[in-house]
Amino acid sequence: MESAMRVSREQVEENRKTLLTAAGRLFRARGFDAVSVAEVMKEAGLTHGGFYGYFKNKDDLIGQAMAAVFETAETSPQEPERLLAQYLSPQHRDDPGRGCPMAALAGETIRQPGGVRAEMTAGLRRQLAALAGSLPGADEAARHRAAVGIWSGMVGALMLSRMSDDPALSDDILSEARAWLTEALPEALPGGAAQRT
Amino acid sequence: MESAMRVSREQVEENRKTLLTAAGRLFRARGFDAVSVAEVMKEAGLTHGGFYGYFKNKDDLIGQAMAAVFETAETSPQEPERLLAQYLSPQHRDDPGRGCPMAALAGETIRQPGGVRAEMTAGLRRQLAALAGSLPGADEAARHRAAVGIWSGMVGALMLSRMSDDPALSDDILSEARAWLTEALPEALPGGAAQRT
DNA sequence: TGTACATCAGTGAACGCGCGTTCACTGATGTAC
DNA sequence: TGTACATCAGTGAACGCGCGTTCACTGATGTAC
Repeated sequence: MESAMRVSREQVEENRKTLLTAAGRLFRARGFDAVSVAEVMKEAGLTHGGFYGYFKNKDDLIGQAMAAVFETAETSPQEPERLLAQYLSPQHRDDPGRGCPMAALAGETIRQPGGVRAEMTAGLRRQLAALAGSLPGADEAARHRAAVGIWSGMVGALMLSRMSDDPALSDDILSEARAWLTEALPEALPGGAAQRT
Repeated sequence: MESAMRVSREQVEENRKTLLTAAGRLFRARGFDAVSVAEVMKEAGLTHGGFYGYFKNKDDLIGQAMAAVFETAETSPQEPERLLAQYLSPQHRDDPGRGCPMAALAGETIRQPGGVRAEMTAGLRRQLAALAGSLPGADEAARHRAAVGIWSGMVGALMLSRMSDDPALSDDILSEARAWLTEALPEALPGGAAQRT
């Protein structure tokens, strides 16, 4: 309890991973400001003073934690229907700590220092590219447009369903958005889209 | 400077309005937590101590400010194309303080006390009803579904464009989402939609 | 309309609190021989 | 392999700061006559 002091280098690396994982979860669940440095350290069984042996400051932790979240995220390509079903599920809505970092933190990211915003922007770019790649159709511009439209709808619907007080409205937003976006999917066929700019 | 003390009842009502307007703008621009009670009071030319003559506490201010924002918001029905053009404009993106409260504060609203969440949920419900009412098509369920899909896409696109580091990506998201949602609009015709549930 | 007094909007010092960050210290780990 | 010492991961008290909230006080407003 009162003394443990120095620890092996393997333990240090394990602690670093634990800290980043815990930070990623806590930030998504409660926001950047509401999670204290001391709370993150506690998750690794450490006291707050040791924090600055691991990170330059709290902003550094935020940046590294978000980078780790995007690295861990499955970038494995999957069918759009499957992605929609998972993303717009009650399970995802009810567990933001393990869910999409953009839906959880986009609003606060605007006011975050450059490094954090850059991490989130990179994550967004990768997500749009992966989604565009998973859509049918030969027209690259049309697939990009559809990816932007569908991803925006997914993030917006998840945020609004989380915001809603009323469980019935919250469920309704999830299922209606999912149905709407699923209907929109076949649009991205070799011929159709992208007449306007 | 050092003394002004008591003030007429008309002045009190004017101060109340000034406080609610300033709070609505500051909260949307910087988030609930980052705006201090003292800062809101300063906008009305008052000192922090007088705050509790106007509001029960900060949560009370937040609730009343959000209610005022929704009341002031133009509920006048407008054409979906026009709404899309205004909502997904660089002007709206660059001025969150005067913009959509959901896009600015949905993420933080989840952690806010009941009254605040109820205000935001009521605003969401009104917005969905207004949008559904402005869409073409006789099938009420299809118009509701389209309203959920379109509104989710609008809120998500605005948030992601604000989150983006890179101005080019930010502009791209706005214009692509607008084009995508505009293309999706004619879908809501008397015949087509809503085969699945 | 004028005066005397009660009301109360606003002031500013003070409070307790939690935060991010610093730092002198401790003692097990890792290394040199 | 065993010993002697330097390194440094972790501790916990302390700091300055800004916050929400309280409160004794002030003096112009509003009212009773």
